[in-house]
Amino acid sequence: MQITASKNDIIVNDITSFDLAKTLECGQVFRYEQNEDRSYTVVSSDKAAKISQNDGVLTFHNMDRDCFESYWRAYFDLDRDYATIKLGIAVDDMIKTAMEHGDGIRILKQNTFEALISFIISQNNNIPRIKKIIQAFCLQFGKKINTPLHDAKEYFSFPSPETLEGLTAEDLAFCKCGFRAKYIADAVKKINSGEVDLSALACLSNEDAMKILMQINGIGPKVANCIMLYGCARFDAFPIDVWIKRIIDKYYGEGFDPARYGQYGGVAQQYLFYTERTGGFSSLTSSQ
DNA sequence: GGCCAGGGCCCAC
DNA sequence: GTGGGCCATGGC
Repeated sequence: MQITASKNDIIVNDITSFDLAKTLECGQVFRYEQNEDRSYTVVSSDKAAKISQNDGVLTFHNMDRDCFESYWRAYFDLDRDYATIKLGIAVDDMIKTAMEHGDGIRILKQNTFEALISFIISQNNNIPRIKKIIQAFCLQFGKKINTPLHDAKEYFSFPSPETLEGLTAEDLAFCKCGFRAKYIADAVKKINSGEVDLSALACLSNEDAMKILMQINGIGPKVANCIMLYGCARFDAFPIDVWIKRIIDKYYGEGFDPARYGQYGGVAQQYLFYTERTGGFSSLTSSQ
């Protein structure tokens, strides 16, 4: 990987196992949109970036080096060696198919609170609607981002827990998040009171961190694992949603244990999820 | 128009 | 501890 600054852009050359479109559209993040020129605008925390990938070259448009180094480089997990990860998780034919199909997916390093609220909203919901709800939520409670994107659009930060102090379920009626409104209110309340301390998760075992997260009403095992994987960079977290359940039922059967993939089970999970959702396993069942 | 969605809560049993 | 109904809403 080679990183250079050119005019107002940051250019990343010679990067392997990186696919911008798959990484953004594989269901781990909800604040992005594709532009007419095929580039993507990504909003995360209180930052916005316009990014494109052509012929393997990754370009962060109108971005200075400091911004790239202090946020986006880690956000896109650019310094991790996914080739080595893939060697480690390639324990069966299913995951090998998924690795090939999902090649280029990176696990994004998202803000913990943003991931927490986002995945509460995700429950029993579909991705287009999750995106709409989060967008409305940020428009209402976030701050306008001072971006150098020059595209005339406005972008809003993800609000902090402090900003949301006192939030009630009724306050959320505008964003049509339905029964999840009370869950969001409970999360804000418990985080602001210190009952749930997100900054303490890092020094806890997976089991203990899960227990803390699941003290929030509306966070069960699946959402907690998503928060750990996407919001805490814990790569062994293995969220099991309806799609992963489907894979287990169809191909693995009883006795499936995510530990089979080792410390990067979360990456394996993302390859499997993406491949099932996009029909990448269809060749395995077409003969049945 | 009915099924489904990156689930979890609550209550029987 | 586990299985099923229920929860709001809208994408497809």
